[in-house]
Amino acid sequence: MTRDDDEPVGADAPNRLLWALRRAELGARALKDQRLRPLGMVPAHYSLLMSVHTEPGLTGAELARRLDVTPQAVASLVARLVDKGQLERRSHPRHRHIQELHLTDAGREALKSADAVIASIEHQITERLGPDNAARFAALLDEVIDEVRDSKS
Amino acid sequence: MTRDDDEPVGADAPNRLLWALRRAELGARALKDQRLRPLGMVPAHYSLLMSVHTEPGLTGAELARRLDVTPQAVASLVARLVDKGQLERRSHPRHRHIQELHLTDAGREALKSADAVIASIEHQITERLGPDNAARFAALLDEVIDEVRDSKS
DNA sequence: TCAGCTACATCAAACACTTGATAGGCAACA
DNA sequence: TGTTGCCTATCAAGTGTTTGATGTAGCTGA
Repeated sequence: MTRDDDEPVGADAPNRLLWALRRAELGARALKDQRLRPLGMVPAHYSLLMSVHTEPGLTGAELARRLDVTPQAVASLVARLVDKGQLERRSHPRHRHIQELHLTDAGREALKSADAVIASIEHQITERLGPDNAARFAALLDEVIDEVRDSKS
Repeated sequence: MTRDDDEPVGADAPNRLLWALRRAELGARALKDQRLRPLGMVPAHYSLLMSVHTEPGLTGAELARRLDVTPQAVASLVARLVDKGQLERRSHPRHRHIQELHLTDAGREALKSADAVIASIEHQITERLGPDNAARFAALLDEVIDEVRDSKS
Protein backbone atom coordinates (compact mmCIF):
# COMPACT_ATOMS: atom_id res chain seq x y z
CA MET A 1 0.00 0.00 0.00
CA THR A 2 2.37 2.70 -1.16
CA ARG A 3 -0.41 4.81 -2.62
CA ASP A 4 -0.44 7.52 0.00
CA ASP A 5 -0.37 10.13 -2.72
CA ASP A 6 -3.58 8.85 -4.19
CA GLU A 7 -5.42 11.54 -2.33
CA PRO A 8 -4.92 14.83 -4.19
CA VAL A 9 -5.27 16.89 -1.07
CA GLY A 10 -4.85 16.16 2.58
CA ALA A 11 -7.64 16.13 5.08
CA ASP A 12 -9.41 19.42 5.52
CA ALA A 13 -7.58 19.97 8.79
CA PRO A 14 -4.72 22.03 7.35
CA ASN A 15 -7.12 24.35 5.59
CA ARG A 16 -9.42 24.80 8.49
CA LEU A 17 -7.84 27.96 9.79
CA LEU A 18 -8.10 30.04 6.65
CA TRP A 19 -11.48 28.58 5.89
CA ALA A 20 -12.76 29.48 9.34
CA LEU A 21 -11.35 32.98 8.99
CA ARG A 22 -13.22 33.43 5.75
CA ARG A 23 -16.45 32.07 7.17
CA ALA A 24 -16.24 34.25 10.25
CA GLU A 25 -15.66 37.39 8.25
CA LEU A 26 -18.41 36.45 5.81
CA GLY A 27 -20.85 35.90 8.63
CA ALA A 28 -19.84 39.06 10.42
CA ARG A 29 -20.22 41.08 7.25
CA ALA A 30 -23.67 39.61 6.65
CA LEU A 31 -24.73 40.45 10.18
CA LYS A 32 -23.42 43.99 9.91
CA ASP A 33 -25.22 44.37 6.62
CA GLN A 34 -28.47 43.06 8.07
CA ARG A 35 -28.48 45.38 11.04
CA LEU A 36 -27.12 48.43 9.25
CA ARG A 37 -29.62 48.25 6.40
CA PRO A 38 -32.58 49.55 8.44
CA LEU A 39 -30.49 52.68 8.99
CA GLY A 40 -30.08 53.06 5.24
CA MET A 41 -26.41 52.24 5.44
CA VAL A 42 -24.14 49.47 4.24
CA PRO A 43 -20.88 48.31 5.84
CA ALA A 44 -18.79 50.04 3.19
CA HIS A 45 -20.35 53.40 4.01
CA TYR A 46 -19.81 52.83 7.69
CA SER A 47 -16.15 51.98 7.21
CA LEU A 48 -15.59 55.03 5.10
CA LEU A 49 -17.32 57.42 7.49
CA MET A 50 -15.48 55.90 10.42
CA SER A 51 -12.14 56.32 8.68
CA VAL A 52 -12.86 59.95 7.91
CA HIS A 53 -13.98 60.49 11.47
CA THR A 54 -10.79 58.97 12.82
CA GLU A 55 -8.57 60.88 10.42
CA PRO A 56 -10.39 64.00 9.26
CA GLY A 57 -9.12 65.52 6.04
CA LEU A 58 -8.22 62.23 4.47
CA THR A 59 -7.94 62.30 0.68
CA GLY A 60 -9.62 59.83 -1.62
CA ALA A 61 -6.37 58.11 -2.45
CA GLU A 62 -5.37 57.67 1.17
CA LEU A 63 -8.80 56.43 2.01
CA ALA A 64 -8.49 53.85 -0.75
CA ARG A 65 -5.33 52.54 0.86
CA ARG A 66 -6.95 52.42 4.30
CA LEU A 67 -9.93 50.47 3.02
CA ASP A 68 -8.00 48.27 0.63
CA VAL A 69 -10.01 49.21 -2.40
CA THR A 70 -9.26 51.21 -5.54
CA PRO A 71 -9.48 55.00 -5.65
CA GLN A 72 -12.35 54.65 -8.11
CA ALA A 73 -14.38 52.62 -5.67
CA VAL A 74 -13.79 55.26 -3.03
CA ALA A 75 -14.82 58.01 -5.44
CA SER A 76 -18.06 56.18 -6.07
CA LEU A 77 -18.79 55.80 -2.36
CA VAL A 78 -17.80 59.38 -1.63
CA ALA A 79 -20.08 60.69 -4.36
CA ARG A 80 -22.99 58.84 -2.85
CA LEU A 81 -22.27 60.02 0.68
CA VAL A 82 -21.86 63.60 -0.52
CA ASP A 83 -25.24 63.29 -2.20
CA LYS A 84 -26.71 62.11 1.06
CA GLY A 85 -25.17 65.12 2.76
CA GLN A 86 -23.07 63.05 5.14
CA LEU A 87 -19.71 63.88 3.67
CA GLU A 88 -18.08 67.06 2.44
CA ARG A 89 -15.27 67.69 0.00
CA ARG A 90 -12.95 70.58 0.72
CA SER A 91 -10.01 71.57 -1.39
CA HIS A 92 -6.65 71.05 0.22
CA PRO A 93 -5.06 74.30 1.42
CA ARG A 94 -1.77 73.66 -0.37
CA HIS A 95 -2.73 71.34 -3.21
CA ARG A 96 -5.75 72.80 -4.87
CA HIS A 97 -6.74 69.78 -6.93
CA ILE A 98 -6.63 67.49 -3.95
CA GLN A 99 -9.79 67.12 -1.94
CA GLU A 100 -9.89 66.68 1.78
CA LEU A 101 -12.87 64.76 3.12
CA HIS A 102 -14.76 65.80 6.22
CA LEU A 103 -17.91 64.63 7.93
CA THR A 104 -20.92 66.90 7.96
CA ASP A 105 -23.17 67.12 11.01
CA ALA A 106 -25.55 64.72 9.32
CA GLY A 107 -22.64 62.41 8.66
CA ARG A 108 -21.62 62.49 12.29
CA GLU A 109 -25.18 61.72 13.28
CA ALA A 110 -25.45 58.80 10.86
CA LEU A 111 -22.11 57.48 12.00
CA LYS A 112 -23.21 57.67 15.60
CA SER A 113 -26.27 55.52 14.92
CA ALA A 114 -24.32 53.07 12.82
CA ASP A 115 -21.56 52.81 15.36
CA ALA A 116 -24.07 51.89 18.03
CA VAL A 117 -25.15 48.97 15.86
CA ILE A 118 -21.60 47.84 15.21
CA ALA A 119 -20.67 48.20 18.86
CA SER A 120 -23.64 46.05 19.82
CA ILE A 121 -22.47 43.27 17.52
CA GLU A 122 -19.00 43.64 18.93
CA HIS A 123 -20.41 43.46 22.43
CA GLN A 124 -22.44 40.39 21.57
CA ILE A 125 -19.37 38.55 20.33
CA THR A 126 -17.24 39.67 23.25
CA GLU A 127 -19.88 38.40 25.64
CA ARG A 128 -20.03 35.05 23.89
CA LEU A 129 -16.27 34.62 23.98
CA GLY A 130 -15.74 36.11 27.40
CA PRO A 131 -13.53 39.17 28.00
CA ASP A 132 -10.28 37.25 28.25
CA ASN A 133 -10.85 35.23 25.13
CA ALA A 134 -12.03 38.30 23.25
CA ALA A 135 -8.80 40.09 24.07
CA ARG A 136 -6.80 37.04 23.12
CA PHE A 137 -8.78 36.75 19.91
CA ALA A 138 -8.04 40.37 18.98
CA ALA A 139 -4.36 39.84 19.70
CA LEU A 140 -4.26 36.73 17.54
CA LEU A 141 -6.01 38.55 14.71
CA ASP A 142 -3.41 41.29 14.93
CA GLU A 143 -0.66 38.75 14.64
CA VAL A 144 -2.28 37.19 11.60
CA ILE A 145 -2.58 40.65 10.06
CA ASP A 146 1.12 41.25 10.67
CA GLU A 147 2.14 37.92 9.29
CA VAL A 148 0.21 38.17 6.02
CA ARG A 149 1.23 41.79 5.54
CA ASP A 150 4.89 40.97 5.98
CA SER A 151 4.86 38.04 3.63
CA LYS A 152 2.91 39.92 0.99
CA SER A 153 5.50 42.63 0.49
CA MET B 1 -18.10 69.53 31.64
CA THR B 2 -21.14 67.35 31.02
CA ARG B 3 -20.43 67.08 27.33
CA ASP B 4 -19.40 63.46 27.27
CA ASP B 5 -21.72 62.89 24.32
CA ASP B 6 -19.89 65.41 22.27
CA GLU B 7 -17.97 62.61 20.70
CA PRO B 8 -20.23 60.91 18.14
CA VAL B 9 -18.54 57.59 18.55
CA GLY B 10 -16.47 56.04 21.26
CA ALA B 11 -12.80 55.32 20.92
CA ASP B 12 -11.97 52.83 18.21
CA ALA B 13 -11.41 50.20 20.87
CA PRO B 14 -14.93 48.79 20.81
CA ASN B 15 -14.79 48.33 17.07
CA ARG B 16 -11.37 46.84 17.02
CA LEU B 17 -12.46 43.24 16.99
CA LEU B 18 -14.64 43.39 13.89
CA TRP B 19 -12.20 45.73 12.21
CA ALA B 20 -9.33 43.34 12.89
CA LEU B 21 -11.37 40.42 11.63
CA ARG B 22 -12.02 42.25 8.39
CA ARG B 23 -8.40 43.25 7.98
CA ALA B 24 -7.15 39.75 8.67
CA GLU B 25 -9.48 38.20 6.14
CA LEU B 26 -8.68 40.90 3.61
CA GLY B 27 -4.98 40.31 4.03
CA ALA B 28 -5.34 36.56 3.89
CA ARG B 29 -7.41 36.80 0.74
CA ALA B 30 -4.84 39.06 -0.89
CA LEU B 31 -2.06 36.67 0.01
CA LYS B 32 -3.97 33.68 -1.33
CA ASP B 33 -4.70 35.61 -4.48
CA GLN B 34 -1.07 36.58 -4.92
CA ARG B 35 0.25 33.06 -4.55
CA LEU B 36 -2.53 31.33 -6.43
CA ARG B 37 -2.34 33.60 -9.46
CA PRO B 38 0.89 32.08 -10.85
CA LEU B 39 -1.03 28.81 -10.99
CA GLY B 40 -3.75 30.48 -13.05
CA MET B 41 -6.24 30.22 -10.26
CA VAL B 42 -8.14 32.59 -8.01
CA PRO B 43 -9.36 31.92 -4.46
CA ALA B 44 -12.95 31.53 -5.64
CA HIS B 45 -11.97 28.71 -8.01
CA TYR B 46 -10.00 27.02 -5.29
CA SER B 47 -12.90 27.15 -2.85
CA LEU B 48 -15.26 25.73 -5.39
CA LEU B 49 -12.98 22.88 -6.44
CA MET B 50 -12.26 22.06 -2.81
CA SER B 51 -15.95 21.94 -1.99
CA VAL B 52 -16.64 19.60 -4.89
CA HIS B 53 -13.69 17.46 -3.87
CA THR B 54 -14.96 17.22 -0.32
CA GLU B 55 -18.53 16.50 -1.38
CA PRO B 56 -18.52 15.04 -4.88
CA GLY B 57 -21.78 15.28 -6.74
CA LEU B 58 -22.77 18.62 -5.25
CA THR B 59 -25.33 20.57 -7.25
CA GLY B 60 -24.95 24.20 -8.21
CA ALA B 61 -27.59 25.31 -5.74
CA GLU B 62 -26.03 23.44 -2.85
CA LEU B 63 -22.63 24.78 -3.77
CA ALA B 64 -24.05 28.28 -3.69
CA ARG B 65 -25.17 27.73 -0.12
CA ARG B 66 -21.79 26.31 0.89
CA LEU B 67 -19.91 29.26 -0.57
CA ASP B 68 -22.40 31.91 0.50
CA VAL B 69 -22.99 33.26 -2.97
CA THR B 70 -25.93 33.17 -5.34
CA PRO B 71 -26.59 30.23 -7.69
CA GLN B 72 -25.90 32.54 -10.60
CA ALA B 73 -22.43 33.31 -9.36
CA VAL B 74 -21.77 29.60 -8.99
CA ALA B 75 -23.05 28.94 -12.50
CA SER B 76 -20.60 31.48 -13.82
CA LEU B 77 -17.66 29.95 -11.96
CA VAL B 78 -18.69 26.44 -12.95
CA ALA B 79 -18.92 27.40 -16.60
CA ARG B 80 -15.39 28.74 -16.50
CA LEU B 81 -13.99 25.68 -14.75
CA VAL B 82 -15.78 23.37 -17.17
CA ASP B 83 -14.19 25.31 -20.02
CA LYS B 84 -10.81 24.79 -18.40
CA GLY B 85 -11.55 21.08 -18.19
CA GLN B 86 -11.24 20.96 -14.42
CA LEU B 87 -14.88 20.34 -13.64
CA GLU B 88 -17.53 18.09 -15.12
CA ARG B 89 -21.31 18.30 -15.12
CA ARG B 90 -23.22 15.03 -14.90
CA SER B 91 -26.97 14.74 -14.87
CA HIS B 92 -28.43 13.53 -11.62
CA PRO B 93 -29.65 9.90 -11.82
CA ARG B 94 -33.10 10.72 -10.46
CA HIS B 95 -33.59 14.36 -11.37
CA ARG B 96 -32.61 14.76 -14.97
CA HIS B 97 -32.46 18.54 -15.08
CA ILE B 98 -30.26 18.69 -12.00
CA GLN B 99 -26.52 18.56 -12.58
CA GLU B 100 -24.07 16.89 -10.28
CA LEU B 101 -20.59 18.37 -10.28
CA HIS B 102 -17.45 16.26 -10.27
CA LEU B 103 -13.75 16.99 -10.59
CA THR B 104 -11.92 15.82 -13.67
CA ASP B 105 -8.38 14.47 -13.44
CA ALA B 106 -7.12 17.87 -14.52
CA GLY B 107 -9.24 19.44 -11.82
CA ARG B 108 -7.81 17.12 -9.20
CA GLU B 109 -4.32 18.00 -10.39
CA ALA B 110 -4.99 21.73 -10.29
CA LEU B 111 -6.55 21.42 -6.86
CA LYS B 112 -3.53 19.52 -5.62
CA SER B 113 -1.17 22.30 -6.66
CA ALA B 114 -3.43 24.99 -5.29
CA ASP B 115 -3.91 23.18 -2.03
CA ALA B 116 -0.17 23.00 -1.53
CA VAL B 117 -0.07 26.78 -1.78
CA ILE B 118 -2.94 27.26 0.64
CA ALA B 119 -1.49 24.74 3.06
CA SER B 120 1.81 26.59 3.02
CA ILE B 121 0.10 29.83 3.97
CA GLU B 122 -1.77 28.00 6.67
CA HIS B 123 1.48 26.50 7.90
CA GLN B 124 3.15 29.87 7.90
CA ILE B 125 0.44 31.36 10.10
CA THR B 126 0.35 28.38 12.40
CA GLU B 127 4.08 28.65 12.88
CA ARG B 128 3.85 32.33 13.67
CA LEU B 129 1.12 31.80 16.23
CA GLY B 130 2.46 28.59 17.66
CA PRO B 131 0.49 25.32 17.62
CA ASP B 132 -1.42 26.02 20.82
CA ASN B 133 -2.45 29.50 19.84
CA ALA B 134 -3.34 28.36 16.34
CA ALA B 135 -5.69 25.76 17.76
CA ARG B 136 -7.16 28.30 20.14
CA PHE B 137 -7.53 30.75 17.29
CA ALA B 138 -9.43 28.20 15.20
CA ALA B 139 -11.69 27.43 18.14
CA LEU B 140 -12.42 31.11 18.71
CA LEU B 141 -13.18 31.60 15.04
CA ASP B 142 -15.63 28.73 15.21
CA GLU B 143 -17.35 30.33 18.13
CA VAL B 144 -17.64 33.61 16.31
CA ILE B 145 -19.09 31.78 13.32
CA ASP B 146 -21.67 30.15 15.57
CA GLU B 147 -22.57 33.40 17.26
CA VAL B 148 -23.14 35.40 14.11
CA ARG B 149 -24.99 32.54 12.44
CA ASP B 150 -27.34 32.18 15.37
CA SER B 151 -28.11 35.86 15.66
CA LYS B 152 -28.65 36.24 11.95
CA SER B 153 -31.49 33.75 11.70
C1' DT C 1 14.11 78.13 -14.79
C1' DC C 2 12.86 74.11 -16.59
C1' DA C 3 12.78 69.17 -17.51
C1' DG C 4 11.37 64.76 -15.27
C1' DC C 5 9.10 62.45 -11.63
C1' DT C 6 5.39 61.38 -8.66
C1' DA C 7 0.82 61.47 -6.88
C1' DC C 8 -4.09 62.67 -7.11
C1' DA C 9 -8.39 62.61 -9.44
C1' DT C 10 -11.36 61.00 -12.97
C1' DC C 11 -13.15 59.05 -17.35
C1' DA C 12 -14.26 54.76 -19.91
C1' DA C 13 -14.58 49.87 -20.50
C1' DA C 14 -14.57 45.26 -18.68
C1' DC C 15 -15.82 42.10 -15.13
C1' DA C 16 -18.11 39.78 -11.24
C1' DC C 17 -21.90 39.41 -8.54
C1' DT C 18 -26.70 40.44 -7.09
C1' DT C 19 -31.59 41.08 -7.57
C1' DG C 20 -35.69 39.87 -10.08
C1' DA C 21 -38.17 36.85 -12.95
C1' DT C 22 -39.11 32.55 -15.79
C1' DA C 23 -39.42 27.63 -16.90
C1' DG C 24 -39.31 22.81 -15.82
C1' DG C 25 -39.39 18.60 -13.01
C1' DC C 26 -40.05 15.81 -8.81
C1' DA C 27 -42.77 14.83 -4.72
C1' DA C 28 -46.37 14.92 -1.40
C1' DC C 29 -51.03 15.28 -0.48
C1' DA C 30 -55.89 15.59 -1.38
C1' DT D 1 -54.49 10.90 -10.45
C1' DG D 2 -54.42 15.42 -10.65
C1' DT D 3 -52.68 19.57 -8.46
C1' DT D 4 -50.13 22.30 -5.41
C1' DG D 5 -45.62 23.42 -3.75
C1' DC D 6 -40.73 23.37 -3.57
C1' DC D 7 -36.32 23.15 -5.67
C1' DT D 8 -33.25 23.52 -9.58
C1' DA D 9 -31.33 25.96 -13.45
C1' DT D 10 -31.07 29.94 -16.26
C1' DC D 11 -32.10 34.35 -18.61
C1' DA D 12 -32.09 39.46 -18.17
C1' DA D 13 -31.07 43.75 -16.01
C1' DG D 14 -28.90 46.57 -12.47
C1' DT D 15 -25.09 47.56 -9.27
C1' DG D 16 -20.55 47.90 -7.57
C1' DT D 17 -15.70 47.20 -8.29
C1' DT D 18 -11.46 46.57 -10.90
C1' DT D 19 -8.36 47.42 -14.74
C1' DG D 20 -6.51 50.68 -17.98
C1' DA D 21 -5.63 55.21 -19.46
C1' DT D 22 -5.63 60.45 -19.34
C1' DG D 23 -5.03 65.11 -17.51
C1' DT D 24 -3.21 67.99 -14.09
C1' DA D 25 -0.52 69.88 -10.34
C1' DG D 26 3.31 70.09 -7.08
C1' DC D 27 7.95 68.52 -5.96
C1' DT D 28 13.00 67.70 -7.17
C1' DG D 29 17.35 68.20 -9.18
C1' DA D 30 20.05 69.89 -13.07
